[in-house]
Amino acid sequence: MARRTFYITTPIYYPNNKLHVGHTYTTVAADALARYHRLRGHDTWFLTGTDEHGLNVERAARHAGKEPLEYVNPIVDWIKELWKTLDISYDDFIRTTEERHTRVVQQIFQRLYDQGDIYKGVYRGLYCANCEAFYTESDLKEGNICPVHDKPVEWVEEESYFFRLSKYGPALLDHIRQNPGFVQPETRRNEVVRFIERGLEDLSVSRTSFKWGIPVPFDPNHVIYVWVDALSNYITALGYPNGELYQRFWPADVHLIGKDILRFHAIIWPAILMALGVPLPKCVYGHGWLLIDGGKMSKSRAGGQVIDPTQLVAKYGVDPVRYFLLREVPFGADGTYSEEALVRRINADLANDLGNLVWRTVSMIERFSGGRIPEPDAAEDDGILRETAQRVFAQVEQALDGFHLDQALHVAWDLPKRVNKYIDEQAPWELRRQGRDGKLRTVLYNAAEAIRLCGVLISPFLVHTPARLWRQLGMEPPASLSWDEAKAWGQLRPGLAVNKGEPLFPRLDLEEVLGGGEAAGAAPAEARDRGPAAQDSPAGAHGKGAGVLAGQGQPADASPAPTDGAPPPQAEEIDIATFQRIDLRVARVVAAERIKGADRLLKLQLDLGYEQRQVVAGIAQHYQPEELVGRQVVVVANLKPVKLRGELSQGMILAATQPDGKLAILTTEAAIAPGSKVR
RNA sequence: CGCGGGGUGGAGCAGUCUGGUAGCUCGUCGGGCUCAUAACCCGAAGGUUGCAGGUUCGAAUCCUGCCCCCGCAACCA
Repeated sequence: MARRTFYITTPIYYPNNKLHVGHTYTTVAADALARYHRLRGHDTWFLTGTDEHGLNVERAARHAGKEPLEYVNPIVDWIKELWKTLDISYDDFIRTTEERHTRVVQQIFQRLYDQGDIYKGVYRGLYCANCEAFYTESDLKEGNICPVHDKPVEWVEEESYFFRLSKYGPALLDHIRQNPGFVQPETRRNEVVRFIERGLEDLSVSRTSFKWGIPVPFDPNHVIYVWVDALSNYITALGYPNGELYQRFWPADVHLIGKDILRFHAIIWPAILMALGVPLPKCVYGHGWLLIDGGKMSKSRAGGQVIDPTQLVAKYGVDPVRYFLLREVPFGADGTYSEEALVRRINADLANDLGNLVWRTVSMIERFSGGRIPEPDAAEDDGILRETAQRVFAQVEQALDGFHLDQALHVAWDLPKRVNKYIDEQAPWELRRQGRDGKLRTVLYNAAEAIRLCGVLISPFLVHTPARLWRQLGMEPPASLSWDEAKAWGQLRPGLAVNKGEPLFPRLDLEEVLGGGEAAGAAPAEARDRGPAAQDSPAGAHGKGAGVLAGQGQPADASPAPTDGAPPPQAEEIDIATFQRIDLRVARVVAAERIKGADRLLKLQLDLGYEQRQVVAGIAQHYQPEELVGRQVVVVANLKPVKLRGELSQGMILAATQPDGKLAILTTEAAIAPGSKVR
């Protein structure tokens, strides 16, 4: 009988910026699952990689004065390095620029075209030259008027290839209904179903507006857009259509993704596969996000920890960071990240429950058993720990089979907790005093053996700890570990000499670690950045799709520190003449009101001295209309007027924004006449 | 009436489908123990389960209405 296989993937990440905890979260989770299945003896394949095409890379490269590939290479190296520090055990790393990928993507595109699932279409009449953008009819005002410029849009035709996504809606719904496990967790499935039920539109799958991509084989003016390009990595990496790996591992057991890219994986990708006649992956699991705590405490204590995974690991170590990521947040739901929570986790679970358990047990073996694992006496054994271990293993397996990583760790900890309790109940020091040698030996052996099993239990999650733990018990860590064999009770050999060494995890002083004062050199703004930022769906050609596979739209820093490969956080240099073309004026707010139906917009009446005008500003979430009246603002006076939510806006007021979204308008230091020029 | 999710002791969550003593982790307080990393063990305090109705012998759980929060979509010139 063939061995059970397990194929797991992460999204492929977009290397136009560096990765952060969010990407790390996805990848560490995938790694834990992969490790678990390997331990179970399953034939396992774990794929990750990078999505390297698209306008964003093209631009960033141009900005850096490099060829796209030349630009991307060091970033990819950095990503691989990051996975190495986190001990990510991927089996393959695919880059969409590799020939094994591009060639097959072209074949796929060609085939879909040949069979009529991709057709050449055109955008018509919906182009506004001023916006440089296409509109759908529903976007336009009556009479095909551009909603922005209030001018008729042009009937421009631009060709693009389309994938018949609409055709696959019913089949997708059917599939989801018959395979409830296909989209998980359940709330994500609801989302997808509702979305499909509203009807799918055909999908534009090529671009002519940039060049950095895989050419459409039969029409080199077009480049294959991200959908077909990036999503296909999951099969091209296996050597689709005939590769041995493909035969062996497809369909994937799970595509692990962040919830932001759910639709692409739960709708577009399956539709493409259906069109190809390829079986669908068994599960698309959209986990939640790690949100960054808004940071009340950050001012006083946490000063400014940076959520750069590399730094986190440097400070706390790989295993604690991995443990925290997997344990803290219910997998699937959103959770909050804070360094304080991390430290608490490390202390409570790793240092206290587990580390201290090993330490106290080894100490007792040293003192009460001459430093050697004692021989148990079967007659004295109540079997409690053995039973607990057996139960825990079963529950951990169950949790992991359902991808509930946090629960798996939660129940796993029942074992060390029970051993701690057992020691207190049995009180070996008391047994010693009473001279009950047989019982003492049995209790110590049971504790040690249960600890050995703890090492097995945590092996999917923590990479370095199991071996350290076993060494303390005097064992030589097995070269290759089999979960099913190792979980049987009673394998610890009596007579082994324990090695006390160092505690597994030192207890951290919360104040000291976090407070420490100023968190020197850290970037406070980044730390408090909150919520999913824009990283993954940049505008532009890779457009809605850019980070399509980028994993989660985690709090990327909106103001990235300059890094070697990445462009500096500045716009291009201009001369003074260019600057002077911008007419900045002081204005006084005469009136302000909300705009109905818009969450962010305020309609302001401004006194510019020489005239009054109306400006619409996106600051409704930061200012009440009343509090603005009478205040001085700085306005771009010669900006082309536009309509927003039907309201005319003749200019723009200046405001500064912070990465966490906090916003403050610019004003003048002293009262100055409205209309005064700002230079 | 745009789509989806959520409101449960101080914090974070489970329980809701399949009504029946409200559970877990952390924190707090008290006690125990001394093998241990001020750790571990035991116990306690603390909840009108967002609000208002309804169904029922009985509602966190089912129904109706409302309020609030978070994502997505639209709107940030």
